[in-house]
Formats: sequence, structure tokens, C-alpha cells
Amino acid sequence: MQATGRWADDIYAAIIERMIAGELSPGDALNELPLAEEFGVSRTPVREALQRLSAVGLVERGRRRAFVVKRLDPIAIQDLFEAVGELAALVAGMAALRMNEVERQALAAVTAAGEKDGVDYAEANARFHELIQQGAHNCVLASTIGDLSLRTLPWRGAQLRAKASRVEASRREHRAILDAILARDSAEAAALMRAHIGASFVGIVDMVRRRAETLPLRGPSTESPQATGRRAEPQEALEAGGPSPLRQEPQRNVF
Amino acid sequence: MQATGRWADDIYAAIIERMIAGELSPGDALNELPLAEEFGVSRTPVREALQRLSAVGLVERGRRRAFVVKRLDPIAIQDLFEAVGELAALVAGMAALRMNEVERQALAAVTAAGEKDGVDYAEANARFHELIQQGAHNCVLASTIGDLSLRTLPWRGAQLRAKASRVEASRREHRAILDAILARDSAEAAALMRAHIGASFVGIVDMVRRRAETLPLRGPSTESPQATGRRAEPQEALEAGGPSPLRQEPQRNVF
DNA sequence: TGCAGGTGTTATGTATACATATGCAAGCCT
DNA sequence: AGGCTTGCATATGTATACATAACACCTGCA
Repeated sequence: MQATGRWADDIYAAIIERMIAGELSPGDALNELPLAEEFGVSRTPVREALQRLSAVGLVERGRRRAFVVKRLDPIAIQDLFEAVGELAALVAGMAALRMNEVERQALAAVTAAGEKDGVDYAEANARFHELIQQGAHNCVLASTIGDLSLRTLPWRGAQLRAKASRVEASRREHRAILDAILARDSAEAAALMRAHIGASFVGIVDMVRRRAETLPLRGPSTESPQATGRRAEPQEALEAGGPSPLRQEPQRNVF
Repeated sequence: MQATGRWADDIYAAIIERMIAGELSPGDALNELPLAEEFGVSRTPVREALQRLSAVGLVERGRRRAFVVKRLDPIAIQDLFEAVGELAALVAGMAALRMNEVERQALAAVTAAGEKDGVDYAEANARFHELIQQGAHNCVLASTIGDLSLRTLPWRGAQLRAKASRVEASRREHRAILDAILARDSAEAAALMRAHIGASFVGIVDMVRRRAETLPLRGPSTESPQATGRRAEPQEALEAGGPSPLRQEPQRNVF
């Protein structure tokens, strides 16, 4: 029917983007047939996409074995954020010992670029953390952080854009981390990174905890916004916003 | 056709068990149709099982988009083993600070049990590491270690049974780790655990490196031992050796 | 004899039909 | 009137048929 084959990748990316956009909240149902009709494909690619989302931990099985956007209890959410912080700290400590001179200067340059007001801070921020992860010289740990960080997505939702007040603090923390790494102070780099990640997530953890206290056992969502009813052509639903960046970059950390 | 539904779980577990048994080596092809015929099901559940294996990182796409048992270059394998060791060290350090009195005494009891000659050391070993992971009070980190440790499976193969010489050293290391945890010495517990895991893996890493030097760019396997040719009844292939323990326990670490 | 292009085979990607399990609701029995 | 059972609706699990892409081999030409 089409040239590429493999709609599953596109559907996978599309669902993740809906989580980023806040259109899908934890607890929302992801039924196969409505998704298939909406994307204009059969259930098979949709199933593959949902299974992959399930494997990544973004989706779980709910009633009737249906897929729903993963809902974690507050303890598990805090565990998740803590795990991301601890792994980032571990990697930062390793990077402080292992980065070579080229990598150190690249990190210094990116840190300096992020302190200028003209550039997109989210971009500089992502590069900063990416360089540190590469600097640890352990691709498994780097990808593990990526996986865990991806699982934090549903709870970051619309909050992805960093708040202005947070940007200034983030810049200072990045600078301190850079100094520790340049000084090859592994323990200090790890401690600073742990605090940095924790500071980025504290607002979200608080929000999740408050929400959990308010709604004793129910989720934050009320209705699934999908299921438009008509059958769309595949291109219409999938490639509307240009090629998905998730095909290359799984996600972008914003700490 | 059958009562349970969900052959995919059984096939997933069966393939992992073949890796444990050494019947599947890194690089072996996992074609859908032969597997489907062998298990007596259609390609659909086989596809789901393979996709799940791919998500866990045990399997990757090879030529013609076919699934093959994952082959890592020696650097990636060392990264994997190092990542397991670093995470185990991290968790041990956290456990040293967070375990409560009941958990500490349980860990001491298991350590003592492992030092007696009558009991199965693999069992005591697994319980030891399990208790430490629980003692860190972070389920995400614990499951992450489980996932990574699962990925080491293809390279442990028949070597799963610990060598006798290694058992004695392992007991001493366990005792030292226990002492550090009981003393709430986080840094010491982490360092000892890192060394403990490293000592368990050093033989495998050496073997992988030697094998890589011997065979410049080819894998260790020569032929896929599957594809018996005839079509088996599902029960015959799947439930021959009793109910699969992998349905409940994903795998068992043997450090 | 070597290379290039085409064709055939094969395995995966997708679609669709059917089987099955589950949740809900209505009706019947107690 | 209430609880249990049964039937129905719906969504997932599985099977199979078809489309497609890629690799390999073969043949023809230079």
C-alpha cells in the first residue's frame, strides 16, 4: 500500500508525543480498534506499538487486558524520579574521571552557551546532559538513563517547558557540575548532579503527591479524548506535523 | 483452541530458557515461521514474544529485519557488566543506609545460611542479592538491575552454575558486604559490592574478549539448531518440562 | 571471465476473519 | 427485595491470507 512499511514506529512515536502534549494522561485507555481507525491502519501495527510502549514502561494492562497509560502510585513515582537522579549522579561521577580533554572542553563550551540568553535553553540543557552521559563511556548506563527518563514523561506532561525561575538555578547548577567534572572531583560531581535532578523534579513529585491525596484511589483523567469516529487516511493522522523527531531521538530530557 | 490464551508468554519464556541452556547463542537467527511451526502456533504470538525479547534487549534485528539473538561487541558487553556492577553497588550503598532492623536480621540470616554446606548456594546467593535490592527501598532501581542482569544471560550460557572455587570467595565477599551494611557504611558496602560483581563477571568478560580476538568479525555460532521440520502440538513443545518458572520469576541472578 | 541487471525465493509487514475471555446488565430464583 | 446466574456486547488473542521488500542466484552481455 505504501512505500515504507512499518507504521508501528510512527504510531509508537505518535502516542508518545500525545503524552508529551498532555493529550494522554495516566489512566487513559488505549484501545486497539479506535487507534487503528484513527491512524487508518489495522490493529496489527497498533498492537506492536502498544506492546513496545508497554515494554518501555509507559503503558500497562488494565481492565479486560486493555492497555492504559501507566498509572503509578506516588511511591513508585518517587522511586522512578529517585532512580533517574541516582543514575545521573553515578554517570556524572564516572564522567568526572573518564572524560578526555576534548570532551571536557566540549562540555565547557556547551555550559557557556547555555548561559547566554539568546539560545534555546532546552537545547543547551539537553546537550549538557548528553555530553556527560557520553563522557562516562558506558553506553548501557546512558541508554538506561534514557529509558528511565522516558518513563517520567506522563508525569511531566505540559510541564515540559522549564519555568523561567528554574532556568536561572539550572544554569548555576550546570556551572557547578562542570567545575567539579573539570576538577575530576567524582564525588562532588555526583552529589551536585543528584541535587540538580532532584531540584528539577521536586515540583512534579509534590504535584503527584498532592493529587494522590486529593483523589484517594482514582486517576487524574476522566475521559479518553481519542476515538474521533471516522476513519482517517494514514498520512493524515501520522505525518500531519512533519516527520516525527522521535524516530531518531527517543526523547529529550529537560532537567 | 485452548483454554488459556496467550501463548506469547510461554514462547517468550521458552526462548529465554533456551538461551540459559545454551541452545541459542548470540547471532543465532530467530525466524518467525520455524518457531511458529515448532511451537504449533501461528506467527502472531511468536512475533509478540520476539518483540518483547527485543524490548528487553535479548534480541535485535539482523538481516532482512529478522530477529537474531543479540550480539554485542566486546566493549558493549563490558559496558553491560559494568553497568550491572555499578547499579548493584549503588543499591547496596542505599541499602546500608535504609534497611530497617528486620531486613538487616533477615540479610544476616541468609548470609549465614549460605555459609553452610548443605544448602543450595545458588538459592542463598539469589536471596542475598534480592534482600539487598529490597532493602534499598526503590522498586525502580531493583527492576532496572533485574532487566540489565537479564541481558547478560546470553553470555553466561552454560556457565550459570557457579564454579566451586568461586563459591568460597563469594561467601567471604557476601560476609564482608553484610558487615558493611550492618555497620551502615554506605561507601564500603558499595565498594565491596562493586568488587563482588566484578569478580563474578571477570571470567566471562575475559572469555568474550578472547573469543572476539579469535573470530575477527563473525559470531560464535555456526548454525541455528531450531527448525525440527515437523509441526508439534503446542503442549508438546511448551509444557514438556513442567510449568515454566519464568512466568513468575523473570530470571535468577547468580553472582 | 567479470560485472550488472533482472528475476525468483523467502521472510517479514499488514489486513482481516474468527475464537475467546471478560465485564456488565438484566432476569430469574430464592 | 436481593443475590446469583446467564446472556450479550465488546475488546483482545490467534490464525491465515495477501502485499512487499530484500537477498541471492542466475543469466546475458561486454
